[in-house]
Amino acid sequence: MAVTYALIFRFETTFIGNVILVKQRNLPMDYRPLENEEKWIHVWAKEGLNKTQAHSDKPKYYVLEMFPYPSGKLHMGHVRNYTLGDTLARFKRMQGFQVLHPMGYDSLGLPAENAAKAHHIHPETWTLAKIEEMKAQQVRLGFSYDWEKEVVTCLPTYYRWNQWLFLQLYKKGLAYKKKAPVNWCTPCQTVLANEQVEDGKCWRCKTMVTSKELEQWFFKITHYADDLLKGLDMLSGWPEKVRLMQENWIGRSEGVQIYFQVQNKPETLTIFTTRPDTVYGITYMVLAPEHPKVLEWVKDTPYESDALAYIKKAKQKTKIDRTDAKQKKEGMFIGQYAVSPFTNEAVPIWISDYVLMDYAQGAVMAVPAHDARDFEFAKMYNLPMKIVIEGGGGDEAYTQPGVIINSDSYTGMSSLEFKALIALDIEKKGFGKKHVQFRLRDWLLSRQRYWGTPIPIVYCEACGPVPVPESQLPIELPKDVEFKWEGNPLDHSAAFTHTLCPTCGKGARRETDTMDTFVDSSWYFLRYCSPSDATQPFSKNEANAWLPVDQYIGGVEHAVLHLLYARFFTRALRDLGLHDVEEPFQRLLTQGMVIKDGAKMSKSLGNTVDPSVIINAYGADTARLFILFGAPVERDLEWSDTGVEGSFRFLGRVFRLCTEHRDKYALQPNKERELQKQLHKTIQKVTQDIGSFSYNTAISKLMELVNFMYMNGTTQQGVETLVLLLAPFAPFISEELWNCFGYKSSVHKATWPIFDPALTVDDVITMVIQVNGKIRDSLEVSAEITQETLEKAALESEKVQKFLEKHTIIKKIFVPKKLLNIVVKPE
RNA sequence: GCCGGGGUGGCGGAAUUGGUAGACGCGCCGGUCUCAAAAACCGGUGGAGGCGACUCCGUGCCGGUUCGAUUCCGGCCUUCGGCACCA
Repeated sequence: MAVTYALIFRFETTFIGNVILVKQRNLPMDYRPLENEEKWIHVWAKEGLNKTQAHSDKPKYYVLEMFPYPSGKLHMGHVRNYTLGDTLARFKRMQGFQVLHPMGYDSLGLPAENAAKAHHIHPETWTLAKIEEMKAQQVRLGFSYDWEKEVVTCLPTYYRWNQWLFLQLYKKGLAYKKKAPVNWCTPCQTVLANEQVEDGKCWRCKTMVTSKELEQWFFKITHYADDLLKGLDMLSGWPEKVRLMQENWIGRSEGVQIYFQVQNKPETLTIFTTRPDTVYGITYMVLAPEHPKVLEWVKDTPYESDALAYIKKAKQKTKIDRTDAKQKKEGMFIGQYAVSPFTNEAVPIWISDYVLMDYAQGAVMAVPAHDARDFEFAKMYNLPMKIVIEGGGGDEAYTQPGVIINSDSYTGMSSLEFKALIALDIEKKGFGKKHVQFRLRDWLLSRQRYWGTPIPIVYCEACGPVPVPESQLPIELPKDVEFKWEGNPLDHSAAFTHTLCPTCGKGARRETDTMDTFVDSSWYFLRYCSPSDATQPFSKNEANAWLPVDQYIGGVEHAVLHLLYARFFTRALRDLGLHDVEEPFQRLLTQGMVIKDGAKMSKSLGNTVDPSVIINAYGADTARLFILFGAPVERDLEWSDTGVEGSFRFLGRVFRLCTEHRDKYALQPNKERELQKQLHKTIQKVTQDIGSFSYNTAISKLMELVNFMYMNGTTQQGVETLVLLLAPFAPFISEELWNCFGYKSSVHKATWPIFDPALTVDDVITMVIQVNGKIRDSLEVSAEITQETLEKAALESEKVQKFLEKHTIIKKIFVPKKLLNIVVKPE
């Protein structure tokens, strides 16, 4: 950092022999962020500058950044996230909005528990200490959060409302328990969400995850599947990419359920298909190995023992293996036949693990000639194929539309027409019904972990599962828990597990599963509106007044998970009557990552840059400015040490321009008009660019203005406008300079400058003269010049004449304020 | 395999109702100041050719539309993400 410090303190070095003498130059007016920034933090706090204003007739604006997990130290990704939001919040305040800009901590979850195990420290002690560390850095960076709105999810004052909301959803049937196969990590003794499984391995201990049947709690997000999908259309302020990801995740498929009679059995087999136009091509059926009828149907057949072995094998496979399209398909015949209601033919029933039990009925009709998966399976086991659409019969399945063949009276129709017709006929004849199937699964919220919200359910021998009465909330996490055992510490706490049944009063056992921490983040943006309310999760009035979040900012990694869960919760809570909002986030910005040497910053790669090192060397304003200037907000930002110095240098230029001797930068004679034009153009550009998140070009415009002022001088009004425009980006230096100008009130309370469109217009412009589309000259002319006048001037230009010799002019194209193109051809 | 976003100087990036490609910053080169350096300030900087005025080439590749294409259309290449046996 030696180089850096030389920059900051501007050492003067003298060489005498080989002894280097270093002394600090006495430049009282120079830019010293490290001496000034801390001062303003205290002034702002004292004056309550960042407090949210009470409701008034001002329009509201809710700016929100995704709250962090408190690991203790901010990384550059956080700094970028919060800087983007803070700049917008400050801009909106200056524009006269009442702004809600809160921060909190998503503070339940595994790391704290792991720390507890490793360092023998209670998760709460660890977490609260980390929050303080992190908050100190956020304050130091000058983020204008209203700390009175802070929300900390690991406190009972917050998570009691998780429990309360769970109970409301439970009453409505939107929270339920069922046995389900889940990702289980044996060493960690807990289930893992899909996102915590990487390449089939536990992200923490790198052990292969297995599948296990467990009684688990789920939220019925599928109840809102269609609504969540339709709602995406309204989210024009969201990136197309995120909307598509959610659309794919929800996975709506229109099709038909068809019932097949099982030969010599009383039951029918129901399947779902999106291709009813291929029903005449069915040659066999496939069930998932876990299909509830398989055991019954294979019983007492010669296939029984093989089938049992196969089912066992399939169940041991992980979900990751199961759904890997690259693996070879395996399966077997189970000795039964299904009768096609269309042809009355009996086709064999097989089982195979390429059919998944948790999608639709866990059973498919196989049409190998027209489905790639069935084709592969049929080839392997030499199953017959029937071509029912013209074009089939090649070395792969023909899955395109076409002309229907071999399909009774339907032969000759187009498959698209037939698809609609057969669905109606199926319903008419009672063979089945139209059905919409979603890929979205219910949200598994159980976790076998201590550091989460206890699920408010009690198990009673006599009464079964009983919800805990609201009056008994919160169910707090016990403090006297040891973290020496494997598995969930709550299971070892007698004080916690032993309880009384709320219904019959007899001894009962408390649920020890805790909630997924995504529950916390699914409604925290509502809690910010009334964070200290002790009587309800949030005030309906406050929520209705502030929501939706006008601008949400965060990483794209939450595109499906958090952002989908939050949309679900918002709808569910609205339907509980708790507020009246449909979509929680009006506009969404997914920021790019901060990278170094072409890769994401990470400890394992050793390419991280610690924000506090940058702050301590250059100050918060420089860190903020570089992060905003370095790249467009949605793209990755490549970290550059020299780029940071460039930002620091710019702030130094601004500082000197505003503070050094007035006549040094006095406006040169006859430049008033030009300065006014520059100022108004800059106001226009910066205002527009902040509105469209083009922070990098807004800053470049400010740099141009500063360059102009260095060249032509400036006025007091000029530097004051500059400082106002800089304030959202670099709040400290702006405040310092504003104070130097003699203002007693904060620059952040000042009004955003307004531009006069008339003053941004150029009266003299450069017009380009082209010959056959190639630029041959450019002329400084009046902006109002007519085609006639310009043509005359152009034809007088020697540069142009050169290219007109021995040519005939065919036509002339005149674009006002842009160019004149003379089209010629050789004589 | 499917879906989506990118490819512009040495680098980060500007500019698209089609109209001066390379704003701004970094780096580099030169100048002023200095005994010297740093800092600061000023100037230059896409490539090739030419002493020069200038000329030609140039926005991933190939074609098309147009007076004119980084921008629009068709076909590729490449890269980064997401999803991936969902019937």
